[in-house]
Amino acid sequence: MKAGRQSLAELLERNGVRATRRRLDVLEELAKERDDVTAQKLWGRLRERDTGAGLATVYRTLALLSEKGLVDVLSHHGGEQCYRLCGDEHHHHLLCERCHRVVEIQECGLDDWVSAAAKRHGFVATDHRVEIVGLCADCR
Amino acid sequence: MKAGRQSLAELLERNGVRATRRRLDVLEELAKERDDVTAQKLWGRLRERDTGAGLATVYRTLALLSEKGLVDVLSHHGGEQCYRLCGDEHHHHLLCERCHRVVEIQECGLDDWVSAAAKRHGFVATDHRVEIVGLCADCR
DNA sequence: GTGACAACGATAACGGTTCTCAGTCGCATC
DNA sequence: GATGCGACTGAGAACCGTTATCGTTGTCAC
Repeated sequence: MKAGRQSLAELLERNGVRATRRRLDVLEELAKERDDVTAQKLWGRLRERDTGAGLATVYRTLALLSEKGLVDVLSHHGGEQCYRLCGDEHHHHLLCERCHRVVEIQECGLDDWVSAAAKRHGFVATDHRVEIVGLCADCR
Repeated sequence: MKAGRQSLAELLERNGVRATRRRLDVLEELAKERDDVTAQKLWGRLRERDTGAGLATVYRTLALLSEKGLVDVLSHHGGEQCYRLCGDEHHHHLLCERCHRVVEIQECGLDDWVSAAAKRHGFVATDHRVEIVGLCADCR
């Protein structure tokens, strides 16, 4: 998880994004977060570190990263969006209702269930999202 | 689906909510919607009908109804919340990416999968949400 | 070094939602 | 029906997360 600045830069380049200093700052800060963060919080952290990153840049960078599929955007706080660095394969989320910890579930295996459920209502499924809410090992 | 005002009033009372004129207006308008609506749109409809409902009341009523589990709150439009009158049993949503139609899936049957997935990461699942995105019969 | 263009920071603008407060309604009681 | 009281409501201001604007700065090819 302690991805060096170099490898983060490569990650960006690989996705056709210019690896500027600001983008690396944002990405690096994001990589430090175990859970999801709001744009505002992330900006706060960057200010603490005396990174002169502007709020607009944080939003721009997050939008760019999510467009490239490098970050997940979750909106369970009602209105406020949360961002999280994620793997780029299909996955779901497990989230702790007490401490708000977020864990990725890589194994899906729901494709059959999904397409069957969709078919039953005349739909053709193209994607699906699953969110499991519960208590993590530390909180239960 | 054409629930009469009387039965809507009973629905409210049954949930410990006073059935005022305004709340019935909102609920009635919500019952007419096939899909999910934003609070703003709903307010617009109510104004067209010359119902003098204020925007604040629409928000208050929607918050109340969602708290009582009578409406689902979906937030897939990024920031803007969508409301939808729903059955009060556990269910999931199927949504059309073209026309934004929303259909409830009553049959879940994922409980085993959910608790297994949660257990694998040390979690205990208390709830889960599934959203299937695809194309409905009319759009595909 | 120079030019072209992408990225950036500060801040204003925007838009959905919530708060405030004075007025009104619903209902129990007489 | 009149009265009283607390819950509810409407109008609009305030709030706050996000996006747009614009002048400046950084990046890269030449």
